Amino acid sequence: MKQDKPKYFTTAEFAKLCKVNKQTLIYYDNIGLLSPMLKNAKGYRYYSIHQLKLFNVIDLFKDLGMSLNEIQEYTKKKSPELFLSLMYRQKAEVTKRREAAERNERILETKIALLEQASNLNFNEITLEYFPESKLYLSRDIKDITEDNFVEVVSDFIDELFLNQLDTGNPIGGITMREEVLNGEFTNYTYLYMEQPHPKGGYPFFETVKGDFLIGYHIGEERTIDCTYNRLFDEMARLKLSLGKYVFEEYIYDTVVKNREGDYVTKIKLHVVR
Amino acid sequence: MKQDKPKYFTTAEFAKLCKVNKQTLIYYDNIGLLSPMLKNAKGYRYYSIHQLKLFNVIDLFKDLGMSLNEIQEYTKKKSPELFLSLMYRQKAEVTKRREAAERNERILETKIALLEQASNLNFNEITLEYFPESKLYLSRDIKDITEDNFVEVVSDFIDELFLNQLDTGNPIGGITMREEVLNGEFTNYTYLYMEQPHPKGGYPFFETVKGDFLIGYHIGEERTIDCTYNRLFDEMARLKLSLGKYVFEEYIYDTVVKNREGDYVTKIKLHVVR
DNA sequence: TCTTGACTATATAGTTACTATATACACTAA
DNA sequence: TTAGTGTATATAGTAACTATATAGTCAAGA
Repeated sequence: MKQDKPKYFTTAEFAKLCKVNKQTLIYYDNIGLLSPMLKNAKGYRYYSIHQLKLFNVIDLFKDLGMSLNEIQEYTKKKSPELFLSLMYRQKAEVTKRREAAERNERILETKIALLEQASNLNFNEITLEYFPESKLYLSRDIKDITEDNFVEVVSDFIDELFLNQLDTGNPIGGITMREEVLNGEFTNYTYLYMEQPHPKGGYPFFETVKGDFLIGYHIGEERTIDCTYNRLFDEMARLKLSLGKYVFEEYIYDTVVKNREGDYVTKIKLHVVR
Repeated sequence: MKQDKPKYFTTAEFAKLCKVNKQTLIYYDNIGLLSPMLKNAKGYRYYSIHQLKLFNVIDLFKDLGMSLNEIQEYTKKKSPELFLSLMYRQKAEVTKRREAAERNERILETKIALLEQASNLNFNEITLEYFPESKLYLSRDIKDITEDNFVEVVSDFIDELFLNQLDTGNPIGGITMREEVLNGEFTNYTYLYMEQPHPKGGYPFFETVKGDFLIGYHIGEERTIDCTYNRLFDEMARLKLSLGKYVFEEYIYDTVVKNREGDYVTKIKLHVVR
């Protein structure tokens, strides 16, 4: 352009640049967060291209979780030092976000794989499968714990998984020892666990024995889980096997996926030996 | 626990597990999105551990940008296929998010570096600096364009940078050709540009010549930019240099950072030869 | 048995950051 | 001069919480 007149953007044009609703800019003007460079006699707003930078900064700080009020506070006492420190905070935040996304990609891969497997399952069938050893992250010992304490332990265990980034996308399970199972105390878990396919350094893990496992599924309430255990015991006897050291129980993603109300599925893995 | 009574969580306990406000769960119950497993005669809510999975799914879908209404729609017509397809969508979304975070890390590094440099600058000084060649992504030719069209070009250029992920965090600049500058048409840019330190494949880039550049800063309105150009020309004459092929103008991050109202800073880079 | 303190509930109002709508005025091109 | 597209203001509505006021519940200690 040959002329030296500064080039201004109308509200609609500037909104397009900022990729927001026109009303949003009017709102920002009203609360005094970002006002146009000039207003003509008729009240028409005109924004300068320089103001895009200011908008982008507002957007950035919003992304940092700051409220519009806090951002306005900033604009009142802005300084290069403060701005730079907020940029460093934003950098750290974005890095955290990238790392979270990376973890979530792994978690979703696991969950998708589990779902694909689950869709080919017949929940009425009992199968014998071989498993190699695997690493489990355990809760504290909860054998013979009271109901109130159990609620607390579950809560703590889930918090721990979250805080230490040990949620791998696998289901939470419970380990019951041979003795309890033989006593009929099927839900007297000794530990809660989550499988760790790629164990993270710096944490203690429990290594399961490799071997054969008899697998069955219990559908419905926990109260009636003994029926399913008895079916598993019958099959174990038929195959001339005896109970090994541990039993694993896992909650299967199911009511979330299928339309049968209240029917939760529990996977039971009995360690068996010849 | 030896007893077989199912273990339930109160609203507060379950809210802690879900890491949300207690009121949020009551809200979800009221809108029928997630109701407790059972309510006693006094109206006390009791949640089962199994419902945590449902909550997590709601949280996941919310993260996907679904409204609570849409999530409720899903729970009515849920199927393993639909669920799996949403999980794949979530996976794609998280990957997109990771990639965006990676780009933003680069952008923030650039911006932080620019800011650190800017804080050591004296805007009144004119300096002579050597620059190696660099790659620029250009707008379409905008020489002699009208003011209305300029607005459109800026808008399109910013959209292009965004869509093609070519925003490197460097400032947007304008290139003016030797002829226009010598005619005093300082803001008759031929192209807008953004520097690309790591040029992305598949796009055309403009390669600047390496060489010496005379650098000055203009503070304030664009109308008076000729003063700054004249100061630069004087210095050029003093150093017995003559104007090269291009002049670069860049908008510097400044009013955003410092507390002087309306004073935008423009960096002017004159290509000079002996 | 009574009281205190920590819980539970419902109902409703308030919040943030928009977003939509209704109405009126302004500019531009045919 | 009139239609069609802009602009403006004022105000109401929205989603998804979140806070507050009021009242009932319950277990432990005096």
